[in-house]
Amino acid sequence: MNIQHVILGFLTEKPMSGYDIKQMMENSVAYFFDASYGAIYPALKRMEKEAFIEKEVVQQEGKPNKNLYVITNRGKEEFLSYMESPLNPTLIRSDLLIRIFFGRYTSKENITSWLKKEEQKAKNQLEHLNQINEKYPNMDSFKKMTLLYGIDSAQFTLKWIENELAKLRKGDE
Amino acid sequence: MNIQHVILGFLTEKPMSGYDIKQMMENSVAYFFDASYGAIYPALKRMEKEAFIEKEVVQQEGKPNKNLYVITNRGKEEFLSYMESPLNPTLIRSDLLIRIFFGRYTSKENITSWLKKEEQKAKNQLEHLNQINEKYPNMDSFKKMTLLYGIDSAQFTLKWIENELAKLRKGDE
DNA sequence: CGGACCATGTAAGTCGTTACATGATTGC
DNA sequence: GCAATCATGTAACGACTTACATGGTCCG
Repeated sequence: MNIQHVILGFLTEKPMSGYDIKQMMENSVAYFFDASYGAIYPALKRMEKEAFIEKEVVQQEGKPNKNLYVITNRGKEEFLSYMESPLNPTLIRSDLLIRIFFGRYTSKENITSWLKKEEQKAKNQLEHLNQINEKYPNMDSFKKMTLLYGIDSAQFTLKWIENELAKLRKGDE
Repeated sequence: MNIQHVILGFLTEKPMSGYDIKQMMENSVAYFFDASYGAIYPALKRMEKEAFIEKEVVQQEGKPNKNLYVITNRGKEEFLSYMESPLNPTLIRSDLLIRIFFGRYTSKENITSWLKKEEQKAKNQLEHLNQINEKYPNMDSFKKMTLLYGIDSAQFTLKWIENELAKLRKGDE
């Protein structure tokens, strides 16, 4: 899986611009797949060359022009073929856990502050996902499935952090 | 954070070879930080040039020679400075969740098989971490903290998968 | 005798990030 | 007037992964 497949997935649902795609990702898959504009725009160009998608320039009032991309039949085939290809393993890279792993080489204050930062992030994440859940009640069952995973895992993370923070405070007594 | 910092962390604890480092990672941080030999060996060379580490060739009987790397004071400083630097966000890239997100474009059989594969992985992971936990009772509290996180999160994943598999089976009735 | 483990390394290619560059409009 | 939002794009660089290359020992 790479960014091309994810973009093709979104364009299968409806035509979008690079900007739209980025917004869409932020509101849906960002917590398990993230991409920057520097990755999205070149990918769209590549895919246009390969005839997976077609560009349509849309004039807008009071806003810059927009490059709307429409998926072609070739693009749909490519996407469906990805959906049949072997599953790739999940990639995780956590600076927080690496630092805790080597925690004896730093101060308790540092560890506490890292945990608190992560706690805040998890809280924001949870709030964000709950809002999405309320705002779009007609999501299909698969999108709902990943959304609920996001909510549950944010809650799991939150509980873990709170528990560890409590342990660290106990160690101070 | 990059591979250099993680290697310096391990070498702070004791001298090791590239091969040792890879084994060590597999038994400790692999579920939140992974690295291939193709990343480890070049990193060791770079760090030797930068005088963060020093090489010591060790003759072995019945085994190939080993390049044991020892951390220098400069290397220790570099590592400690990393431990004081701003925390980087966690990176997650899940092919499974992307495919479920776009699940309406594939078959239930596919989704079920992906979930079962992931279930098996989580079970193996859980068993592996439990073995590590029993095998090394004298881990410092920080290493134990990350290990228990690994165990808890594997259990969380497992429960989620089992729940989703049950839902999919219900949908068949 | 074959597979697993021990052990090191390189080269080509992939895939991405960050920073830079530009510029209009809307709302406070 | 300033920040945020809308909108697109490139260039330099970083940081890997995969595949290739090599070869010895141990165990069943």
